[in-house]
Amino acid sequence: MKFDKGLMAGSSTLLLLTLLESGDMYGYQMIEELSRRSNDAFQMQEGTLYPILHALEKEKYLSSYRQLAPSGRERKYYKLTRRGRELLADKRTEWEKFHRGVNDVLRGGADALA
Amino acid sequence: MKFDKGLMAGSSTLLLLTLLESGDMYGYQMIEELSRRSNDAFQMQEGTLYPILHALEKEKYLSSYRQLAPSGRERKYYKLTRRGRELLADKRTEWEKFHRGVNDVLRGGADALA
DNA sequence: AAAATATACCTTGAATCGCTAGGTATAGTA
DNA sequence: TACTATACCTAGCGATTCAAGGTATATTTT
Repeated sequence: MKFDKGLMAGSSTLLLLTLLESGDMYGYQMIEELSRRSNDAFQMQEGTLYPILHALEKEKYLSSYRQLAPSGRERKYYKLTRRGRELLADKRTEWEKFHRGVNDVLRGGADALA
Repeated sequence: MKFDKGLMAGSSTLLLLTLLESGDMYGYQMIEELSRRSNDAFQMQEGTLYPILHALEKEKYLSSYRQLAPSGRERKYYKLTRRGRELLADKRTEWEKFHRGVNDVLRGGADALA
């Protein structure tokens, strides 16, 4: 299909990077934020989230640091790197194209009446 | 993530069923039509297409028949069944939800300014 | 006429990705 | 004390895409 490999992954990554654009977050928080911002449309599973975060950090799209919460619990925060912001921009463009492509087809093709 | 399993597959199936809504088509033709209607955004591979068509037919979402082209070549046409139209409706709804969810997140969440 | 390309169908195998299902540990609540 | 919520993690399954191959016929080029 082109669009890199895997669209779901493309979307998951896009979504997570987007969250981090508005500030550093820890994994568990991202799941909640994603649900909230999507009006409960997305409930990402931990088994989906953590491997993606680890892969993104390994590729230097994210960096992480540990921080103690007021509660006393330790949390692992993730932060967008420069590279990460570039990836986010690419993923956004990719999503726009994909999204437009699907909608064009659903509307009956490029030459369909508006 | 919910949304059935796999979004790409969800999209591929949605796209193919949508094509067949406007008339019976054979596989090779679907690839061309998909490309045309999406303004060349989508170039589905044969290795992606045929297994999907076979699976959809097996599940009675599609039926097929062979027909000779004027050229003399034989083509295998696929036709939407009643079940297939229902599946299409479901997939469309699913896409709308997903698409809205992603855009909500990209715009900064449900409570972002319009 | 021969060779190359386009049409048209198909399958196998590698790679990728999400999810289920498990695990660990700590803080708060019943 | 036990249960739930928070917070992190991983292994393995299933599903899917694509590259790469195969077969065969029609058309175009050389």
